[in-house]
Amino acid sequence: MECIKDFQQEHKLEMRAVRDSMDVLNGKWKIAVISSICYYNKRRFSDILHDVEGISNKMLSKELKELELNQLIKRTVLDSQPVSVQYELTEHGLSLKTIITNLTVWGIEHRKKIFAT
Amino acid sequence: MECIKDFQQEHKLEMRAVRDSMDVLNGKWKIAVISSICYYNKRRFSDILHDVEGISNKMLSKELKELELNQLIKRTVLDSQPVSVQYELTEHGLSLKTIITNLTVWGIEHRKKIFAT
DNA sequence: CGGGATCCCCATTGATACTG
DNA sequence: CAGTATCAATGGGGATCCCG
Repeated sequence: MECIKDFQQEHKLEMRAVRDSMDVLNGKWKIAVISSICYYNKRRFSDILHDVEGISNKMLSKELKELELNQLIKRTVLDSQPVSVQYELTEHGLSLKTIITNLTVWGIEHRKKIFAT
Repeated sequence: MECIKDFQQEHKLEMRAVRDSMDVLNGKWKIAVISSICYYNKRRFSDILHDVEGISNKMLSKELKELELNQLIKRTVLDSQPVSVQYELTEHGLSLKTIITNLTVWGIEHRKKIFAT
């Protein structure tokens, strides 16, 4: 009896953790933006704009701002002419690398499966 | 030169793979729904409805339908009275378990970090 | 170049009620 | 219990222009 309760309690915590993650990673583009920065280590605004197919500059700007607020990325203004801005993952952001990698692997497998059908 | 091209080509493939994954997993609730089924192995409609806080039956129905179309979950009608429907992950859906686990772990860490700030 | 501001539409979602 | 149907609203996000 106690045991069943503990199970359920544990599942609730797990579900909450998943929700916490998704709260940060939600939005149509967030994962893609993080991937771009993650795979290139450092990436400029216009580069990401190009990497993430279909995103508008408004949305990119918004997503980057949110990611910065959540301390997943670091924004650096380079004093070049004209100005360029560089984004990189923070240590906390880097801890998402495993998830990005898993999503990449899974995406490849999924594509195979779809084309096989 | 060739080498740089290869790098970029590889990154493009990785980015596409991430997008492929997110195409399937998008939607406000999909990950949470999968988590519920994943953690309990088998789960009924009303159970998931209860697990995923805030979801409406309409949305749950819709998300489940999409997940079934993408062959991530299997739907089984039990001939009980009244009828109940059971959902479980397919083999392909089970391959998401790693991602769910990582999201759980990351969510826990993230929560710690937020409260520490 | 890297964004901010504005306008505006339609898809996503919620609420509610109904059915087998 | 497991959905469906219908209506309404909101805000996500595209397009465009502008600015430092």
